[in-house]
Amino acid sequence: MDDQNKSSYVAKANVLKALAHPTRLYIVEQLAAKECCVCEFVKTIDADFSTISKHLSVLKNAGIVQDEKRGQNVFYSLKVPCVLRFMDCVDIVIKSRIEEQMQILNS
Amino acid sequence: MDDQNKSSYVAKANVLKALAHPTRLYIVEQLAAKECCVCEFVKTIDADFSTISKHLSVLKNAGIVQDEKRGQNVFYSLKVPCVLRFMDCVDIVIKSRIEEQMQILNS
DNA sequence: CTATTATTTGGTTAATTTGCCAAATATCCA
DNA sequence: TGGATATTTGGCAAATTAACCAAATAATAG
Repeated sequence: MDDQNKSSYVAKANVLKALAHPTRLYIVEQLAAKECCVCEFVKTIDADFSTISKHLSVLKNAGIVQDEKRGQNVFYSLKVPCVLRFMDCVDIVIKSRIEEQMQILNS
Repeated sequence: MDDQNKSSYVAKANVLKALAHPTRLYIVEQLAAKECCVCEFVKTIDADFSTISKHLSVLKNAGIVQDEKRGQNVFYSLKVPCVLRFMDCVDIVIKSRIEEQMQILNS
């Protein structure tokens, strides 16, 4: 594998890494429905507001969300909606794992 | 967010975390084409074979790949092909990021 | 202008992940 | 059996990530 190839895998992994956190997944799912301001996440997520802000900035740096300041608030929205397709597949992975465990129990 | 919801996000994040590594992405892409034995990855990936084995076990524990021992070799194959759909979207994210940078340069 | 609210940034510590080495296991061949 | 090859496992050090607190910044209201 040459260097160019390698750095392309690093770039791809970084996008996935940005999504690979429970809080950030929650944020993305909320944004799938509608744009939200940080203040809304501060209400619904049980973590320090600085922590939430940092999660948002991880998603922004990865290019997954975008932000816009309006008045005192910063609104985030989904920039690349295709990330939602991930979720379906993740569900399939988890479901297949559960089915497997059921089979083990029943055998 | 209740506990059940929270642990569902943790489970989903774990699947994504398993994919969120350059070497593991490479492995998954190779497996998309055909099953491979560990020995093949040992040849093409520049890392200790124990490291490669551990990456494979991360993917296996996440339920993304499955393994089968045949003779001296262990063959891995993709268990949940839908993960390949991730790649397309990851490419879109990266492409959109690059286009944005171009716009900044041209403005 | 000052106080208040919303958000980001810097810094520190704790937890997690990664990668290598060495050792253990398993299979095959002579 | 004994040695070679393939793979996994355990353990440790280095690197990365996450969470919190405190402080900085920005916008608005009084």
